[in-house]
Amino acid sequence: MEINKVTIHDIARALNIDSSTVSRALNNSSRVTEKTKIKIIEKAEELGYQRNALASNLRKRVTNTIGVVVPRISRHFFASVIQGVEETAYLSGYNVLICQSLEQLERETQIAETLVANRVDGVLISISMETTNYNHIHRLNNSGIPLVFFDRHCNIPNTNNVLIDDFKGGFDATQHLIQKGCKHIVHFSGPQALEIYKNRFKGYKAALKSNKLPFKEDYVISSRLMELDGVKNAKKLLNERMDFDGIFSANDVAAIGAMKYLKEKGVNIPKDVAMVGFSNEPISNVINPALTTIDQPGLEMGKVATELLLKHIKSQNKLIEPQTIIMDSKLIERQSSKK
Amino acid sequence: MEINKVTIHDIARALNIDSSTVSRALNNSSRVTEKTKIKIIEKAEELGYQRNALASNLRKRVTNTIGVVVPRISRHFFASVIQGVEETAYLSGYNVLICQSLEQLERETQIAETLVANRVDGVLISISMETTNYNHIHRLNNSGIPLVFFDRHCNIPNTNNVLIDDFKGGFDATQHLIQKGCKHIVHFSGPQALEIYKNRFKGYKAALKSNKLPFKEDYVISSRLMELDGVKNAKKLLNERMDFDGIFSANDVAAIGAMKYLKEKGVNIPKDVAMVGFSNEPISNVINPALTTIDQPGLEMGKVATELLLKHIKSQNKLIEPQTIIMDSKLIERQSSKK
DNA sequence: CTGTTAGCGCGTTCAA
DNA sequence: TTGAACGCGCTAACAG
Repeated sequence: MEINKVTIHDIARALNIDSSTVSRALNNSSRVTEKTKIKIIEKAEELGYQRNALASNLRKRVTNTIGVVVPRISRHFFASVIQGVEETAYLSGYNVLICQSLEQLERETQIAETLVANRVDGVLISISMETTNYNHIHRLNNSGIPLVFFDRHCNIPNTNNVLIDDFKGGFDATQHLIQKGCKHIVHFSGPQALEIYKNRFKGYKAALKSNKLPFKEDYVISSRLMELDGVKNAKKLLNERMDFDGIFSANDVAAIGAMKYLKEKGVNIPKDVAMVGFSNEPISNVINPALTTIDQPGLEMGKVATELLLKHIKSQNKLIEPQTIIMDSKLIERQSSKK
Repeated sequence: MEINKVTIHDIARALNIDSSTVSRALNNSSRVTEKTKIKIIEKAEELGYQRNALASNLRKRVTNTIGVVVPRISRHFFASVIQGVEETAYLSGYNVLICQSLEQLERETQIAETLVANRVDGVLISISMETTNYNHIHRLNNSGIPLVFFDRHCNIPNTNNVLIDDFKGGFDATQHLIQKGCKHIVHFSGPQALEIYKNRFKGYKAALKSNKLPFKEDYVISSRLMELDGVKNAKKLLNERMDFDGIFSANDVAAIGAMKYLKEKGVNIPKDVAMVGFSNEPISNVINPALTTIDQPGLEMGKVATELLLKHIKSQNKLIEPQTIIMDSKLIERQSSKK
């Protein structure tokens, strides 16, 4: 019940050898006899030795840890990404430090600082909605820690990014609605500071244009895209008796809020209104099994981003060109199982 | 773009003072003139100094970090707990290390080892469904790191626990169904290695008994309570044409799976079947807004567990009696908003 | 108020 | 193959 203070020196002393030999043995160095190695390992177990990663990492100047920063871990998309990150990292013997910014710049800045202070070997990040100031990102970069953005990236040159084609997604979503016969499509848009929402918006406009439909400023409702924003948006649409027959939501959560409200008010989706949402929170499929979504492959994205990051970490010295990987995201039209 | 190697010694040299003074200044010690303090902080900024937490923690023998181990971060209940943990920890200046066992004993063991190696100051844990072997828990205990179980605890004496009254929950749930007129209540049960499922099961049996309803072994379906298990369970009920009019599911996710399947097959809840699920994944409320649940206050639980843990951490030396805190969980009967 | 000295626990030279 | 000595970057004890 006493705090463990067993060090390699204690093991060394008990065996009448030097601590450096113990260190080598515990790291399975080939420069130690198999016999003494066994002896050391047994004694370590006996004394209840637990290596001190702090000391080890300090000395090695490497932590074998990568940090991943997401807005919220409870969001299905980000949880899938983390899953992919952990799987890939694990295969390469890396630990993962999970951090959530809760969409707050202040927390994100704080997190960045902590990650640097703890000398993580690399960072994966999807920036918060509040992130318009990039100071903390630059500090991260200047600290020499490899950095990869995924999904939500910064508009900074020479960065590594793993993204989906948001313009295409926005275009496809809108095109889909138009093909379903919609002529008055509302767009739930997000903070324009984020590239992803900007590009989804651009895709929306481009699809309207290519179909010779008019673009109307007041058909775009901007918000932080939380579930309550979706509710508010839908309420606004009904209250102001807007003439709309389709909705393209820039994310799933806002779409969920809107669906709940519309359902409550007796508006059917997709019959009265067609709807497309980005990403694929499983809940959306439940509220309306026929909801069409632009699927973001979170698991894959996590894996790809981690691979890219590890590549940079492992070739620390040689300069590797930063790159942007665009992943495939496809429109999925689910069939309701009810007939 | 070069790796940051600025240390307090560099700052000291640039200012022709000693590194210990720099250390004191950066830690805002009162034993440094305000003037030199400012000078030092400015120089630190100028050189782009980033403190090395590894070295600091090694020296101080404290990391100001607590680890929290959950089965899955994507589960709403655990995400709320983590939220509560972070809020409370943050107020006391502690960092939080989030780890997920994915319900695997092997991963849980690995995580425990990593936490010890990284010398976290304390650990909060909700054990996995596979955890029947407690070796890693004992190692954690022996390392002298304060430990608090929440929700899913171990059957080990002298431990700290923050739980809800599972027996009462199971009892209330069953009682509720009986009051609704159910006479043939099925129970979706979980691994009996976990105390929580054992106790919910006991509550179920006790409620039947106190209402003089017969307990039938084959009305208990045991599984790992994943969503697919719920689907399977529901399928089994229908296929075997079991005579049931109520379901008490030991968790929400299995209830969700069952609800989806039953809905698809045209069985209505709560008219054809009444149902109660533990915990409150928001999705369950969407599939069936009238679903009754035993609400587990995740946020509160996270806060309380963290407070208990911090109390132990802060009074490291004096022995504090281990304690078990039972939190209130109440049955919530939601009203469908549709009339 | 500041400097000196001595480790925290580990890994890595360099000799032997 | 092993040992001796040093230092990773920082903090804490003790002087002054």
